[in-house]
Amino acid sequence: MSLRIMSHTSRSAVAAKRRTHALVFAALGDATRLSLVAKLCRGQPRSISQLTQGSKLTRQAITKHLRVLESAGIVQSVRQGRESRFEFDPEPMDGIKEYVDFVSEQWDHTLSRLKSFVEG
Amino acid sequence: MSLRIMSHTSRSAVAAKRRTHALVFAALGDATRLSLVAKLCRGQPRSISQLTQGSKLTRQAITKHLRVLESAGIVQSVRQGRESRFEFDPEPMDGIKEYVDFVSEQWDHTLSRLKSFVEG
DNA sequence: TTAATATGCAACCGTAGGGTTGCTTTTTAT
DNA sequence: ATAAAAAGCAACCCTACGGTTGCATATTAA
Repeated sequence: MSLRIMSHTSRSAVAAKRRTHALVFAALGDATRLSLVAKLCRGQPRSISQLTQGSKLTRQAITKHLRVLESAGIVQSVRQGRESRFEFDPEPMDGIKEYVDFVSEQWDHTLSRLKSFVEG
Repeated sequence: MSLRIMSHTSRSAVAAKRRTHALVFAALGDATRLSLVAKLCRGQPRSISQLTQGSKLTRQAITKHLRVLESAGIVQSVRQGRESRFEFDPEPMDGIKEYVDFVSEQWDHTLSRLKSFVEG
């Protein structure tokens, strides 16, 4: 639906969704965090110490990155004994997939409009 | 392909791809830039002044955002007379779509491994 | 030619982001 | 009971980011 027509979606709702998407995109906008996502999406929940193994960064740095991912909902943490285990959550990924698909779709429409304009 | 097996993909190539993806994600990690993308993916190329119309921000602020999008390849600018027109480029979007699909796929595999572990 | 339009360039400001070090607290192992 | 391991908390540093203002430059219109 177009923003200019806006039959039953409020302008602020669109803006809110944009902010949410921006949060998720921003959380993914760092190579270290992408590497963490890669580890977590392909296995069991892991502790902070485990996720720090093999990294050149400090445990505290990794912790900060994990908190950013958690704020975006990409990851969830559960305290278990003395360690807190982080688990991947696919929901935000699905959200941005929808967004990207939407943009591609809009672009396709734009291209076909342009094509018919040139032909007509 | 797994990083641990790594038959014909070098470790640095993976890291480079991660940096590229991170750049694109970071460029999309801002509500103002998402709004610019929304405008550009659904229409003709637009000038900076046009894209500033209706925004609460300064033309210079919008310009900076456009340059960020351009650095990530999401948008291309062509100087045309006294104005520079920005056009959407779908290629990076396709790239992150592939990435998101890959992560989802990995996650599905993880879930089915977990399921067969519980069952067996 | 003169005025208006569209952009570019550069300096500046405040704050958030990525990273570190140091210390405390909680939990587990010996 | 004590030591080691895992994590939390807080301060600090530096740089990048988002945004502004001010001025210079190029292009088009009158």
